[in-house]
Amino acid sequence: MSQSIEATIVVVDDEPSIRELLMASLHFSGFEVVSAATGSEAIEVIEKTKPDLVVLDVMLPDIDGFTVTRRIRQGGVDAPVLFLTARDDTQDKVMGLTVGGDDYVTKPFSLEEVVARIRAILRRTRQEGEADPIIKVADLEINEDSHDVTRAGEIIDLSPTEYKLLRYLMDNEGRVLSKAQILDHVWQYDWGGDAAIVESYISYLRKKIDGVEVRDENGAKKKVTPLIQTKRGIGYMIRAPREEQGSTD
Amino acid sequence: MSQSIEATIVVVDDEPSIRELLMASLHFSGFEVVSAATGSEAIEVIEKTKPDLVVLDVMLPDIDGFTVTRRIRQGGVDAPVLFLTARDDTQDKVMGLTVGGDDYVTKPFSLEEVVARIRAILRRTRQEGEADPIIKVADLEINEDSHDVTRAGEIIDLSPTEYKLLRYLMDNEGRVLSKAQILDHVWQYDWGGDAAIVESYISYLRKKIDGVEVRDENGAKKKVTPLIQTKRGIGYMIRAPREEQGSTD
DNA sequence: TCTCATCCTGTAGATTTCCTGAGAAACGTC
DNA sequence: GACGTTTCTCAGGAAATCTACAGGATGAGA
Repeated sequence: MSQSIEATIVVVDDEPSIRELLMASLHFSGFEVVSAATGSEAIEVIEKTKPDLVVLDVMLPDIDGFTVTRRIRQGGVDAPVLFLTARDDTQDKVMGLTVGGDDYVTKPFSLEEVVARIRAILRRTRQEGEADPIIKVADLEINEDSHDVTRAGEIIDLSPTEYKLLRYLMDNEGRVLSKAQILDHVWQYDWGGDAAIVESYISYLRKKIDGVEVRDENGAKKKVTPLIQTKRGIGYMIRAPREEQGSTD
Repeated sequence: MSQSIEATIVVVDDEPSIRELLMASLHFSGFEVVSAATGSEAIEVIEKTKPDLVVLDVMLPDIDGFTVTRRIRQGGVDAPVLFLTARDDTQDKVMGLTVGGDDYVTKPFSLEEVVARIRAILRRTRQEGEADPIIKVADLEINEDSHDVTRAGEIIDLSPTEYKLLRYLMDNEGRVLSKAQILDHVWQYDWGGDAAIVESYISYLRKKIDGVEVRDENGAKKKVTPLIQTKRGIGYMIRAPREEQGSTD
């Protein structure tokens, strides 16, 4: 969200709700988005649009996603593809998807997941110098390539959901996010449970992120300053602590 | 209210009282407002008007709000939507409502809430540039993104209602607001209590906003100048103090 | 100055929201 | 198949917030 990436993406899915969900989310994340509902339409649109990336459902009513990929590659388009697959698709089919810059996510996905994968692919594809996989808030860092998380230098181990939640918060540093927003972005789109789960995961994150102890100059143990804040009745926010202005200005 | 945003909004709700409440309030807030009472009428009006934003009740007599959204998006309108939902279907259907610049408020809402959400959406949607989340009166500032409130640099912690009240006052800087007006805007439209509660909250705000102490050049503690004024028999107003010439206090 | 309406603010109880630990279920790994 | 991890639910308790109410303070007008 923070940095505008300026890339064109073609979204291919026959289910209107999923297509629109992806379009809205990607558009809002700063991408140029075009869509297609069938395989043949996809080929046409992709060859015309020459996108930087294609989000492609493998299960399409007419031509399956792999064939679509083959066709567009023959047509001279070598944009990377992010496949959308059903969870029960056999492993062998999914095998080989991760070669050549392509990747996949399983349905039902979370928007966080999709956007993160897209960013990762583009980062890899675009080579260039400015591909920085590190997101930073104060002394908290996450590396999008290695999925490493460190606080004040200490390595922190997070579960997948904890990681996604943290990344979403950090992507929106200094902005209060409601529990509904967090649910919509971090959890799978078919999630039917209660927003209370967000509270639990915030609690887990706090224990791991804000519960870190470091040693100061004297060797005494000291808790780090909390970064995750609760805005009661509104939501949660992550932010670097304000500069202490002890100066009498 | 202060800054004229000049945007066109379509309001869709089948209940005439709510529709008119919203229309009046939004019109007064400086928006161009058109309305519709049913889903089909909404689609027609929206495609003709091409508004900057749509306020849409999800529960409509003919076509539900989600379908309306899909239809207008297919029709080439990609205006963001502020959904109005009943409090009890927040769990099932709310999923994805906060995606892609969209948002929602639950009925019964307060007008403050609706206007604030609309501003937030427009701020985010209208791309970069002059998106300023800060509202300022003298040395009092509120940040709409982080919900931070500062007076003379000091961070102030406000409850949700206090925050809404302050925002309403600041949005109407230099204008006296009656207790009835405040009640109508800051509290939910079905509020049945006494207007005396406004006095209580004004009192809370004063303690927090106008009770701040700062240190002057000599290091002596000094109260800030009060910003919240009572107009006896009329209402309340917030305003930057006039240029002091020969302060006798 | 007196009176009355209006406003201010403290107290207290009810309500809402949040935090966190414990446990069940699902999942992946060896 | 056994184990550890992860995800999710639930519920108790703590804390913040909301609201009503009432006595005191203040201001306007007679």
